Amino acid sequence: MTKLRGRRPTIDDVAREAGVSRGTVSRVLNGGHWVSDGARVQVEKAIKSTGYRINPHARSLATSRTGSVGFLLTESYERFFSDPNFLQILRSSADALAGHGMTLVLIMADTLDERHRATEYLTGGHVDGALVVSSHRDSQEFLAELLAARLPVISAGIPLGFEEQVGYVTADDEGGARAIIEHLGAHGRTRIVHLAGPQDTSGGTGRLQAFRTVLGAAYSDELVAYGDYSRDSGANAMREILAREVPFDAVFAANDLMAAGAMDVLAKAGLKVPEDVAVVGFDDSPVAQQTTPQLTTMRQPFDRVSEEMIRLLVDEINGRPAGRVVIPTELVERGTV
Amino acid sequence: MTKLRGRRPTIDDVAREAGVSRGTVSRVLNGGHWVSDGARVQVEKAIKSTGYRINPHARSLATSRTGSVGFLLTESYERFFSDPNFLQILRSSADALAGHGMTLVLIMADTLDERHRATEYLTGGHVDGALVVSSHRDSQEFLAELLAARLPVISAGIPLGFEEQVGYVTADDEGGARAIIEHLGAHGRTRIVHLAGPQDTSGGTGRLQAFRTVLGAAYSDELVAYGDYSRDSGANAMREILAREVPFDAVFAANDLMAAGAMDVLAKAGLKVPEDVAVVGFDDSPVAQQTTPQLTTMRQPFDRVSEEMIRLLVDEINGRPAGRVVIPTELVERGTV
DNA sequence: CGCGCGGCTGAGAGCGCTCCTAGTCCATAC
DNA sequence: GTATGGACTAGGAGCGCTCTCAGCCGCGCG
Repeated sequence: MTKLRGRRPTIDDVAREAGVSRGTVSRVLNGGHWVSDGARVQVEKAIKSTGYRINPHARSLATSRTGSVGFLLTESYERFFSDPNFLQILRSSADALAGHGMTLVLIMADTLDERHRATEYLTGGHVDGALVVSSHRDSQEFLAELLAARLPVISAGIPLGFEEQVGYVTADDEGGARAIIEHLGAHGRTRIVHLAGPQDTSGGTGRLQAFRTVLGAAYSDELVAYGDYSRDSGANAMREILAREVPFDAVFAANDLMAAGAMDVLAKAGLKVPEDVAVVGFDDSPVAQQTTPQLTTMRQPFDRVSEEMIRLLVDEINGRPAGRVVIPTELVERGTV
Repeated sequence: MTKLRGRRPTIDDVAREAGVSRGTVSRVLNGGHWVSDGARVQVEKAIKSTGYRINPHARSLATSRTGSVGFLLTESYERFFSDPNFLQILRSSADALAGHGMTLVLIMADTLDERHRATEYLTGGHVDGALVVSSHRDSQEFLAELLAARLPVISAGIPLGFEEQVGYVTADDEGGARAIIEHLGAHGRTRIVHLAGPQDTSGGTGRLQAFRTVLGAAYSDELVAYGDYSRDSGANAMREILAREVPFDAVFAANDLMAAGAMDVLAKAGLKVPEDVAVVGFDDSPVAQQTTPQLTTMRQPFDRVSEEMIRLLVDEINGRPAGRVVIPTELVERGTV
């Protein structure tokens, strides 16, 4: 035991206590390669007895790595945190990062003020990289500034306007949409309408795009109504379609929440699901199991999305060029065909 | 212009460019005292031309300050971020901190896993201090660990179980509750029931406590039903009271959301507000203006709470012992008496 | 016996900043 | 002329790490 006079123990204290050099302690701290068993044991003992904690700033200064990455909250927090998809991405990203010995810190970036501060913070060297989840188009300059500062950034969903410059991970929106339409076709449903999602997100555009493509000549603007992924907007879109009096036997909603809203409206209109109208959602979020009947939907594997995002981000932090990953979706058949 | 060969410019590059010494640049960076105008101008010019950004880790290493404080999210994020009170505290804390040149970082601390990571992060020297908002009792060990590591912590609301060890800022729950009851009395309402908030938060206990004290001998357990601050819980509590068939002419709800829930129930029961029953809430949150009639309530000045929290936290970071601040509430008279 | 080599260790330099101290310079006072 | 002191500056030391590299040791091989 050496005297520390109230200061926090340093690596030198540990080295002295263990009877080895600073370098050896450092080696133990960083994976323990090239260290004899005896030395390692001594060092570990000394770490415990001194209560040593690594000083992250000294380490960061030496390595020019911080070991943390920012998670940008670029949307109304209320919306963000009430969306189970986001929450799942958030949690599994934190898990995946922990697996790399890194930490996730949430960065507020909703208002203009906050974005300024966030930019300062992120480009100032506080984090090794950043994760962006909202892909709304209005975050343009913000993203641009981060890129200009050469901060590694990975996006969940295709970052519209930055497809070329930012690595991303996305579920296969087009493939999933196509599969839904084929599935409906296999059940004899051919007059399908689409409740589209917001067109400034890649999910919204991708699913609509696939809808148009697969329908081909049968496509008409009449078959589409737009919403913003919320339940209410799904209900409104459904009402709009009903008011148009186009004949249809199936509804493909851009996400589960909108599908649920549509089902509310269908029920009120006296239409039976799935007898009169089939309904299919997207995401497989919790709400899909709360509708009656339970919703058939296309699952987005968000845990895999997070894992891949972290993999890409770590790659990019390590100087390997960012990739683009598309993850297949999976049909979950329940009661709405 | 000096060559940097791709590395980030350092303070030495700036000094060379400006024709002054490193120390002078540092002084400009830290407030600019003891620097001649000429030197300052040169330095500022050099900072621009080199694109210099301070390296936070070098600075932290030298000062053993990080310039950032953690904001602990110790509740279900969904609940947290849908509560306008929390959001306001969050935003105004960030503002107040920015005024001190510091940054707020959000730290996830809901699940057990997250709390472990959070503890590591916070006590590892990544932040200068932390803000805790939820005061639910189950965060006990968590708080204890932070204190054990001598991390400066300030709580919003009285941290039950840690009143002695943690500085805090709270609105005057007891005074506010007392004022509400007096206000009702002044309007001739004397048979008051209380829809109490969660009893593991200081707001919940404080307001109930005041209710008991003021009523004195008139108090009876029959006059109280409990909720958890949510609108639904307010409705349930109201139903409970109605079922008991105790006579009452006024409802004092622990917060506005519960008051709104109670008003829903009263309306369905055919009771008119305020003619048959007066209703008073607490907080003055947005919902208070959305009820019909608009809700009379006791405003909690959350912006002042945040300001004071930051002041206390900065004090404590600077080695001055943490204080305790109680902020008066303010009656907002609207249409429910 | 000398040499090379794998396995391990320790010393020194350096990361980019702030803090401190000695020192310069100039104006004013005596 | 020197002394005094206020306004500033230069540069060394140090914050606590990591990284590189030379060096040591013991062993097997030619």
